[in-house]
Amino acid sequence: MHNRWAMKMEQYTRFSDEDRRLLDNLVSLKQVQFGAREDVLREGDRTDHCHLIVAGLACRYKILPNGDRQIMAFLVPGDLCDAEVFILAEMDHTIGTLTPTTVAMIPGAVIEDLLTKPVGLAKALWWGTLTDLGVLRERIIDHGRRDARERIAHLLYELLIRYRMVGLARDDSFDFPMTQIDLADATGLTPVHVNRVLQQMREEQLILLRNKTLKVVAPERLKDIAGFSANYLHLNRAHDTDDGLNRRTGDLV
Amino acid sequence: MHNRWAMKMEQYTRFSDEDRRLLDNLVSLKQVQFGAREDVLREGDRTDHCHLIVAGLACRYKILPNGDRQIMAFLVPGDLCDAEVFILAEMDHTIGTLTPTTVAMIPGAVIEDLLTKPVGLAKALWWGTLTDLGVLRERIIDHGRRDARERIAHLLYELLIRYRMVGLARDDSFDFPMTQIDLADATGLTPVHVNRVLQQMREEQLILLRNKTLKVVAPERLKDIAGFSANYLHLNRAHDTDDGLNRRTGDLV
DNA sequence: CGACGGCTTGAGGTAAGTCAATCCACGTGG
DNA sequence: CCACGTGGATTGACTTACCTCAAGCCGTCG
Repeated sequence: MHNRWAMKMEQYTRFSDEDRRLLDNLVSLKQVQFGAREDVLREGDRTDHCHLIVAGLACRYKILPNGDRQIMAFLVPGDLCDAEVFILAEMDHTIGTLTPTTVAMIPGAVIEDLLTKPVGLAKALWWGTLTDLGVLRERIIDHGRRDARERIAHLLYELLIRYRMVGLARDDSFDFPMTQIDLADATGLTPVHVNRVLQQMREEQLILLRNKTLKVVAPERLKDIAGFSANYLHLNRAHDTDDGLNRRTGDLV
Repeated sequence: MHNRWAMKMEQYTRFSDEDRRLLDNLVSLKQVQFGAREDVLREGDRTDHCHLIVAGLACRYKILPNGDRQIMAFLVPGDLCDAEVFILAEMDHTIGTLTPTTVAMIPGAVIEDLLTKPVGLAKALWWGTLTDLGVLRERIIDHGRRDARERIAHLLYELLIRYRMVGLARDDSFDFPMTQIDLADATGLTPVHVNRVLQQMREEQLILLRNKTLKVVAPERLKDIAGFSANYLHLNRAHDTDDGLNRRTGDLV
């Protein structure tokens, strides 16, 4: 079993064996299992642990006064929910699972210690937070200036890249347990409209969506439709393709 | 002349005289003047300096393949454009001015030094970056689940709060040099539609917009319309009102 | 087998977009 | 000091992408 967290950060930097051991150790310290559709951390919560997605799928969301849910980001294995616990007093949004999910709990003090030490690991951790910023900015563009089709294409393509990063995409296909309602809440569209767009994408042989698995049949075409450019993910280690990943194997290096 | 940067960070923590002197010093090291509608930093640029808005108004934006511009955030005095230069290789978006703007250039190495030292200043700096994250998340909600009126209300109210924070709002009014086109590019709406919404807000005596100055006539009503909750700004120092600011004077403490 | 959650489909409605003309404030040069 | 040009604000008429409501379908699970 790989350490997806380390894999992800190795997009940015190469770790020493010692670093990797440390990371492995942190991940295995304490793990908690959540069911589908449970909250890991709620808006307003204070916690002294960092939460790392080990397996499964979660998201950041907020419920608005009128009851609408807006999903702001999906969290895939290797993603840290709250690297910043030790700086901000309380959560300003909720983290919830979509499927059964394993979460590693890492003492905030340990992370704080790593983050404030001028070593490679600290930079890699901050890189994670900063690419989150990039992803959010991209989502704003999605919502502001892309139509439904482009928006969904962008979301799907970004997920493909992120799953590849942590070795969870084989052959351009990956686990896709989210409902069309989840997708709607993430894209700011209606479930009905999401449905119609997905239908069209299937008809066009862009994607294959069956059994909770998404296969991107025509990644290049999807990427074009999305107007996707990977620079905001800051994958500076691998240069073999313009999205920073080896498309043949879905692997790095 | 106040140091808006320090003022902003003092929402989070209280500085020692020594810290404040250091910040003052950093701001005055080197300042550059930009005209209106000039780029400070372009997508793809590499720089070894951090850029801090001292006076004026700028924004983060991206131009899409089809020529559309999406403004992702406004940068007001006291905002840092790129605290993270020393981590990320290159800019993934552009920083441009809207009005003539004074920018302080701070050597990246100095910031890096501050950020990686386990002192209060480091936390305050990261707090800045993390609240940026919160602001972005809020903008996603804007675009995903709020209609034009709510979106504009939210943007205006947030600006009011942020201007108050740095002592640039008196009596609920502040400099408002942006055009309706800028506003449209930020909200993901059409200039025409922005115009109609603003008109309506004026008719309702919500706002007064004249001579490049915005006066929020009915802040509470605007806040309600926006569905605004300030928790995402993490203003933990001041507790006198629920948005963390003293509404009478627009000042803190 | 029935219930339930998620997917699909259709018909009609609306917020916001498009296009295009006009107006207005201002700055500039003759 | 006025004519002109330019960028922004405004207004109106028309279009459209996406929403709403509502029904039917399908797989799964108790």
